[in-house]
Amino acid sequence: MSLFDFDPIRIQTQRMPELPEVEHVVRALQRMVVGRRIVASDIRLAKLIAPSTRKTFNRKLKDSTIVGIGRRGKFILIELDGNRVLVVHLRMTGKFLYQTLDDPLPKHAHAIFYLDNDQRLVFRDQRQFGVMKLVARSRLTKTKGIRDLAPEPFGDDFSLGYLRDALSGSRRTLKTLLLDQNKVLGLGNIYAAEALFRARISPFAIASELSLKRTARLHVAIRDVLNFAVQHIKGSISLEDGFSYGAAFERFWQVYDREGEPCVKCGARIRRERHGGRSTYWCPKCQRT
DNA sequence: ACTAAAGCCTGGCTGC
DNA sequence: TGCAGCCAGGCTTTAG
Repeated sequence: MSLFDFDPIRIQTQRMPELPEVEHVVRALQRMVVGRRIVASDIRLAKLIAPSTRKTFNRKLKDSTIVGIGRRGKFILIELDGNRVLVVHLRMTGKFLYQTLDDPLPKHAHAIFYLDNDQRLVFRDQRQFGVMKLVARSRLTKTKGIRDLAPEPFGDDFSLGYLRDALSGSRRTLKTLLLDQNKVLGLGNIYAAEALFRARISPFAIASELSLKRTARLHVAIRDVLNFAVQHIKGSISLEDGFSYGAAFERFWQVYDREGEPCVKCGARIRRERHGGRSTYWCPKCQRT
């Protein structure tokens, strides 16, 4: 059993996908659809592929072969023949399902890719935030949204020196900065909170004021929290639900969604404060500015 | 140039 | 039981 064995019927996430979740979907797609040909597609939600049109999109995808699956940050890259890439962002609630033609279509099925093995890949997205775009491979690094992304967190380019430079000159809080994919790649609201907790740094600390020592701690924490999540996602797969993150996964969160609960390290009550429309969780005792 | 906040969305949950 | 209203948050756009 490899780390990413899963029920082949469904490829979806329950939680908002951050980099570890996207990585999991990518590995699943690699096993399911690479080598398959798209015999037809049915884009049902126009804005999913805007500013392209459904007619154009379906025409371009018809008879395309999927030659590989990649990832850049939280973007899924479905590589097609003809040196083209179907770039997909799941945003909040985007999910892929791999099913037979007899399976019932789920709610919010906004794009359906019929494959040459009588299976179909369904993109569903309850909140309709997800987006898809077809680009030439040579233009991928110039594509808006991808062009300015920070280096991959597990790569050599995401060094301590890089992080130090990324933080310098910014008066934003660390929490805000960690969510900026052009500064630090891969974290969302959950893992940003978890990384700061591991590094014992307040989410309200000002980026440019962080000491080198604490920057180093943050650097390690970011990688640790992402790596930990990747390692533990498998254990959270529920067979009856196919592929979702339930209580077993949430249990690993140390501060996120734990307002009022005792800190796992010091017992102080975890606090929550909303800012910029989203919740920040932290331990007021362990995490200092 | 930089930063903060609004907007996009729908379904689950809470409280009346 | 119904229903209003809050809440979830990745990213883009707008405003300051």
